[in-house]
Amino acid sequence: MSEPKIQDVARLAGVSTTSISNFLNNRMEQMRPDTQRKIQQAIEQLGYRPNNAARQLKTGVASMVGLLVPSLANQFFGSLACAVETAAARHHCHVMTFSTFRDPERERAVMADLLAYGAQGIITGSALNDTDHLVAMTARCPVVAFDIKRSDDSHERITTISVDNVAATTKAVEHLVALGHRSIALVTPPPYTLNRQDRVKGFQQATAAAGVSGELVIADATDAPTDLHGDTQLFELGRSAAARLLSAASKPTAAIAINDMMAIGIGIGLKQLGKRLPQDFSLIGIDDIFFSAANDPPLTTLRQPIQAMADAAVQRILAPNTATAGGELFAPELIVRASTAAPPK
Amino acid sequence: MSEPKIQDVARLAGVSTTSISNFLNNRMEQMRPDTQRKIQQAIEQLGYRPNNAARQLKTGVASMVGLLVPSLANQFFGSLACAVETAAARHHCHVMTFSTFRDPERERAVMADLLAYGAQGIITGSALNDTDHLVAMTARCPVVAFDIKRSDDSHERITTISVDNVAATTKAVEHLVALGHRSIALVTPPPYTLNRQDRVKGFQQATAAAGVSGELVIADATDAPTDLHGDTQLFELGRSAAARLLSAASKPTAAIAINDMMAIGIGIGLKQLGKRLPQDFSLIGIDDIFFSAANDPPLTTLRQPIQAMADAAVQRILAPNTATAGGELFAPELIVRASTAAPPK
DNA sequence: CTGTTAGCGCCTTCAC
DNA sequence: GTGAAGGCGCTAACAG
Repeated sequence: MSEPKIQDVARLAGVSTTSISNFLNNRMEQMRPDTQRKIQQAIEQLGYRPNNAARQLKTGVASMVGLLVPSLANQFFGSLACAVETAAARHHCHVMTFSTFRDPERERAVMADLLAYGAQGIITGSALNDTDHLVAMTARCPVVAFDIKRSDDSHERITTISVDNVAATTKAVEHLVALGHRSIALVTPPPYTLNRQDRVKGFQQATAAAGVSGELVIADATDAPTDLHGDTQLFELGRSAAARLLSAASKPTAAIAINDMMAIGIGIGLKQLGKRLPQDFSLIGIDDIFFSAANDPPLTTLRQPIQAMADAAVQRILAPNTATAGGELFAPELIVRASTAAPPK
Repeated sequence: MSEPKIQDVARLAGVSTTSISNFLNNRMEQMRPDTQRKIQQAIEQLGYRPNNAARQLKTGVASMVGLLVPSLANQFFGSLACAVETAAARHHCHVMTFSTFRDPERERAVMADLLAYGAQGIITGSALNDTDHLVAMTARCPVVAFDIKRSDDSHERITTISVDNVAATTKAVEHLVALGHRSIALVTPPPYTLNRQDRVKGFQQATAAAGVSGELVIADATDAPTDLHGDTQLFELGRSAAARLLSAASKPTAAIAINDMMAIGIGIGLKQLGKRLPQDFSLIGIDDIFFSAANDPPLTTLRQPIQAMADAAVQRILAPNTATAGGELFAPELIVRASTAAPPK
């Protein structure tokens, strides 16, 4: 049951431990081809695996980055985790993902764990509640955020990677206006985070620029049940916001949801109220989560280039010098599907 | 930037490193309250965090289990990862999750990484392609699988935790029969894995027992595009199987899908063919993934008790003596929603 | 109850 | 190219 160690390999191969170490760290110049062969053979025969803990203890670095998400059960963050893992793998680095369940205490504990593991850096997928500890982390290792609270005043120390949220809602409005809509609503929970705030800004600017009505419908979290695991909340919030949407003062014929999860909820709510999509009402989301395409009707949305964003985040941590300075903004891509059409006559 | 170490704490607190170690490992009996207080204070003042690598090197154990899933972008496995993380946290243990993308080479590499990290055990969420290495792992650490290939002949060495698949399809058939259906189909990709095979068995037994027609519709993977990240495959497979379902020899009025992802695809396909659910056709899935409730119509399904299963899996690894011997089967729960109804007259 | 000490497995000089 | 040796931070004897 006990693992073979580097000396065992050295003995079997009939070489020194130094050579094994060199071999393991790809310093091939320093040995003859047949030495390499012998080592390779000995390693395979023994099923040898260098012990990560020992290596880390000696070198002081772990090839690991930490990822914090509200919950992996939330489809968007599952995809994000997957993208981050892929990005890290390109740097031969591993990812340790933690679900925080939006619990400040857990966020804190988890950051401490990451530090104890010697994580090279930490990436947070959504705005954390425990801002203090996040900021404190910046003193220890690079911190990259996909979203942060708008009240967070330590932006400079946290690298922010995100989609261009202003552009997202702008494009959404333009798409809807091109279709002929003259009154559009944006449905969102209270915009506490930078991402949401920017989406609101883009919405307001774009509707004003196009000279169409742009009403904000705030879906308040108080009346929806909290579900920490699945983040069902936004879905339920969307469903319950459907009625408010239809009775809004500006009589909107189309709505932009703050994200796809909410859009899907709105869609269900609208259908329950007898509206057909897109004939009676147009709906557009943001994110392009997997189920947007499987929705009925398939949801028009603005896709976040998650993989590119994950690559950038990982690069910030593992190769900070090759990365662009400051935050980075990625262009959203309009994916036209079947939930948007011309307004009813 | 360099982290404080145990000696620094000892010096500041004016005690020995042993006491610090005892303190860190909750051996409080061995010291006076004021010593504890001093230590606590010193730790906080220094922001001390014990180095995990050193601890692991010394004790030989990492408090970590590995989880292998096809992809975290797949909603079911995201939920599973979340459940496993929660279960492990109860044992103060961390989880390192890897997406294998069903690539045998990656499965192998990832298992090796897990070994190098000193994982206490490994859990695999779905049948792996690289069976040899999985079996080899059993010699090093406990291996728990939620599903394995039916050709895998090393079942004894791998603990299998799963829902009672025979019961799942049996309950599905019973529900449908109670509703009045006399001809039911089971839609599945080729049943290469134990889970699927059992589902087929339950279906055949139950339809036979009820004296109703039970046709198997095999959706072949060849005509659907492969999407490794999102496992869209099953969704697309379901969609394309809808036509075959309607033209099946036994004229089924209801279908059981091998899982919810496929059921959602079948539902879309059916609607595209002009069928209304559940008036014209009843549909039932297995899993109860998040989007089943958000589907239109909300999907009747058999829920897997994922959290309980994850708890059992983790317990197998971290407390094998307290765990039940052999594999464990969990009862699925019928969740009746709106995709099933009496057959059309 | 507290201090001292010897490694855990690996990496890296350094002399050979 | 090789072999020896020191030490990364922590734990667990063992003495006191």
